[in-house]
Amino acid sequence: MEKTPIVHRTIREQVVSHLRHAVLAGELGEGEALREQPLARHFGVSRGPIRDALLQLTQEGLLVAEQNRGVRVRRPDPAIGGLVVELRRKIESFALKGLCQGGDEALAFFSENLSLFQSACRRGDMAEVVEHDMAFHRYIVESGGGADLVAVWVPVVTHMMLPYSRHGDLMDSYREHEAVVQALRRGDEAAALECLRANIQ
Amino acid sequence: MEKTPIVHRTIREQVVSHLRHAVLAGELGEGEALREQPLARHFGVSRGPIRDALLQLTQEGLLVAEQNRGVRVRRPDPAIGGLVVELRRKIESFALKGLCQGGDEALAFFSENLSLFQSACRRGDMAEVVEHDMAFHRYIVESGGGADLVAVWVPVVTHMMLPYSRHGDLMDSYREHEAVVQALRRGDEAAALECLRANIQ
DNA sequence: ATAGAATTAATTGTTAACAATCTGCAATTT
DNA sequence: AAATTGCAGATTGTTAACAATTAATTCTAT
Repeated sequence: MEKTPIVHRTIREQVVSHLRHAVLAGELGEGEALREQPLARHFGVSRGPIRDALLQLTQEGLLVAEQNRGVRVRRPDPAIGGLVVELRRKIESFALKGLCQGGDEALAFFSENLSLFQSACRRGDMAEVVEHDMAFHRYIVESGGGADLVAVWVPVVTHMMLPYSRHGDLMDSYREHEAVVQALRRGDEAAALECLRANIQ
Repeated sequence: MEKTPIVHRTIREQVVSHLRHAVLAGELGEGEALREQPLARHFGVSRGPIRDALLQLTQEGLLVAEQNRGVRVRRPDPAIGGLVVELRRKIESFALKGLCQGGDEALAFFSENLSLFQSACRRGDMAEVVEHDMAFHRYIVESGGGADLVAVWVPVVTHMMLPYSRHGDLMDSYREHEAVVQALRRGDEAAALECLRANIQ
């Protein structure tokens, strides 16, 4: 019998995921305050897991916390924008090289991801778009670099994704991902690296 | 009357600080489990702030969490060691350039920090050594790059500091810091960058 | 009227009890 | 004897009440 694992997602994880998408999709404005009690009511749970989720998102760099004054959506600092792009390119290029050493099981994931990404772009569903965009890059980092590299990558990519809603044509982003995957399909590592690099800006 | 603000450090912050130093000073072995209830007893508080602290240190990359199975001290992945060194050099070099644009108030901090660092090295107090070593670099990143850059830097430096206890002669590290500060004192930015770069490995 | 003190409301920080989950071991079955 | 099932203990996940802090408001004295 095939293994069909039951996923027990904790409340904190669900809240983290929901809030992250909400922020990246632009549903909450920059600097907007997130109060614990209203969030607890909204999700129908107690403040405990909400506190955990807010702390985690603060550590990721998506929110900023002031003592006894709650958390707010971070305003990204444009002064470090250029550096962050360089860092992310360095991390993901490293991971992509590692991924190319491995087998072809990655291509199956990318095919699935691309079709979901394209569909979300067409519908204009920002939360889904963000989800699959990040999943694409996260897969590269995790498969090619492992859990430790993901831990380093998350805060970097978070600082870049914050102004996601200001992105231009979503389909551009899709086509860039597609170009990376096509290069990987024909085994052209150098081209894949160049396409990935172009996608990160 | 001069403003003398009272600092209200939260229990979570105190526990985070204590545990971070304990791990980096090598008082807890790699892979060692940290249980909530014993920690709560040890610090004389309830499990709440302990949970918060463990979650924060997990996000920093110092610990790894498994669901319903607690947290353990992370074993750093040697495969990404080289990349992490490059990333940290890039971040701190960027920040040091920003710091050089500013005034000279940094030199006062560095003088104080150096003497504390030297004293801790002489006594062989690892927890203090780690504290002042990180404070030196953190000051550069925070003053030269701001809070956003610190958020990106923390996970990177954590992955490098983990095997801190394996460092060689502590005084070497002190002399490297001293060289950076001396270059800054005579306003030689290029030399300061080169010395800082040599200190990160 | 205005500056400062006291009060009150809103919010976060902390605690302790309760619920759910995991691990290892013993009893049971094949 | 080997494998499976059920149970007990330990550990984490969640909840709700309580304490401490902050910010705004009202009151008071000048």
